[in-house]
Amino acid sequence: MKNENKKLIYIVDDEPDICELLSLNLKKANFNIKTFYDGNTLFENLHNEIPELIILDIMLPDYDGFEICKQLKNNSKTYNIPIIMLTARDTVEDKVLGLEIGADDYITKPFSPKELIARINVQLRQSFNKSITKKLYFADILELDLDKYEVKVNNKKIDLTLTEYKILKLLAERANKVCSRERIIDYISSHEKYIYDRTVDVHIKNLRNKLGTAAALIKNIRGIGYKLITELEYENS
Amino acid sequence: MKNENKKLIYIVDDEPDICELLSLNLKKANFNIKTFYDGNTLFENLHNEIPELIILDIMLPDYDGFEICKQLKNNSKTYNIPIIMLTARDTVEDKVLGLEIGADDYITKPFSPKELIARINVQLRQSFNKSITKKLYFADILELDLDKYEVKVNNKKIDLTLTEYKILKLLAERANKVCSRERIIDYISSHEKYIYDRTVDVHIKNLRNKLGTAAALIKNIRGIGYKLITELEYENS
DNA sequence: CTGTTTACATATAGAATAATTAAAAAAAAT
DNA sequence: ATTTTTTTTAATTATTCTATATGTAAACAG
Repeated sequence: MKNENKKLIYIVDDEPDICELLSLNLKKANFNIKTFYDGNTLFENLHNEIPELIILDIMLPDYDGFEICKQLKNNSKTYNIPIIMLTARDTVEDKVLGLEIGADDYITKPFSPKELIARINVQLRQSFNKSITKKLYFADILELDLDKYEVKVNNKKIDLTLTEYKILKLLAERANKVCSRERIIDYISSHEKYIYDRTVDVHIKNLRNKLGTAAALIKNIRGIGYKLITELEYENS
Repeated sequence: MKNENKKLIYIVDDEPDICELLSLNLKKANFNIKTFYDGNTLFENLHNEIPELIILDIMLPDYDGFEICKQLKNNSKTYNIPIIMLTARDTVEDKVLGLEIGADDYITKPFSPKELIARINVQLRQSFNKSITKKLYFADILELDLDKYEVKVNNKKIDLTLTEYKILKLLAERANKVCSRERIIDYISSHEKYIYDRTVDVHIKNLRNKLGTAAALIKNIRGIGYKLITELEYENS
């Protein structure tokens, strides 16, 4: 039996019975399962392997499930993993807390395995759309590697300062959408420090200089801000 | 006052009481709400405006909620809109069906408004990355993309100045309703700065020039102001 | 049909915004 | 502590947009 196509799901729960039950059902539904009885072993494993989804209980011997969830969602390596909280704690407050903290779904015990599987599939369907790739391309000439903090223009690496890189990244992640100068300032500087509007203009100018051919990808939207376009446009006179 | 930042949510339910209750709660949570009592009016509106999320009941006078969901998820204009099914049908079979058909969440009545809001926020959080774009459509020829500050006529991008864009946006958001020149001036200028009435006329004229085929969508209402219509009318003499 | 009102069109001054340059201030590296 | 790099501000230039004036056409009322 190959697990090649089987999607890997982590189950974190300290009750062996539940793990057993879940594991059985999910394996039947053609998933590849690993179970963990506490938070520490989960974190250890995450170093080597990233699952496609995590099913998380709240009451664990070492950590609090909410805490784990928060940590996973605050880490760039793991924040993309959908988390389904599966727990006996069924008050509205707990649900709201879990969902606000970053959980993608919250199911209370006792649960229907069929519904759980359906909800797992919803998450997997959605994360299919999320950019799994950490590389962004623009008009075949600009390439951003978010893992390596690397920018290439026509396959040639260019050096950017941190702020320049941040601005480019912000624009790149909202490709084609306009970012106000205000928003850009918010993003590049640790708040609580007033920075002048025109500063952004200067950064943009420097960025454009370094981008060379790709400079035209950064468009100014008069009165609003800037945007990075994905395709070069041709002027029609 | 402005709904600029308020996210637009559609509620589709044939029970006025539920609509009322939902509407109240969601407005309090700072959302912008529109309610629909059947599928047809929903589809009509989707033609002109794309909300950020839809809350959908199953039992409706004309269509079946499952059917609506399926259609929305199969249409390129709407498949990105998160759908939360909110219904009294609480069997596992119904839930599984709804989720498999493409719903992003499934909540059963009676529900906790707080949990609903938390789940709405989960969806909006996720769609932040998705390429959801607030778009408005008019008569199949005019398209407004609010995030990109982009206007297309017959799928061709046209460049507008900020004021022109603002006017068009204002008219678009109040489609088919007349906007007085006064109101338009209010909207385009930072208040407390008197601007002459005729100025609006000039902007409208420039706007029409740029809109080409779509120019006819901007109607003047003598003595009152202007409006943007959603369907082209044919003159009868 | 005529006069009056309102909308539409054109041209233009100057207001507003962006790009560029240079230089001061802050941060990082040596 | 000094040098280098980066970030921010300030000042200048270039560009685009806005608002008004003015003139023409269309709609309306009597």
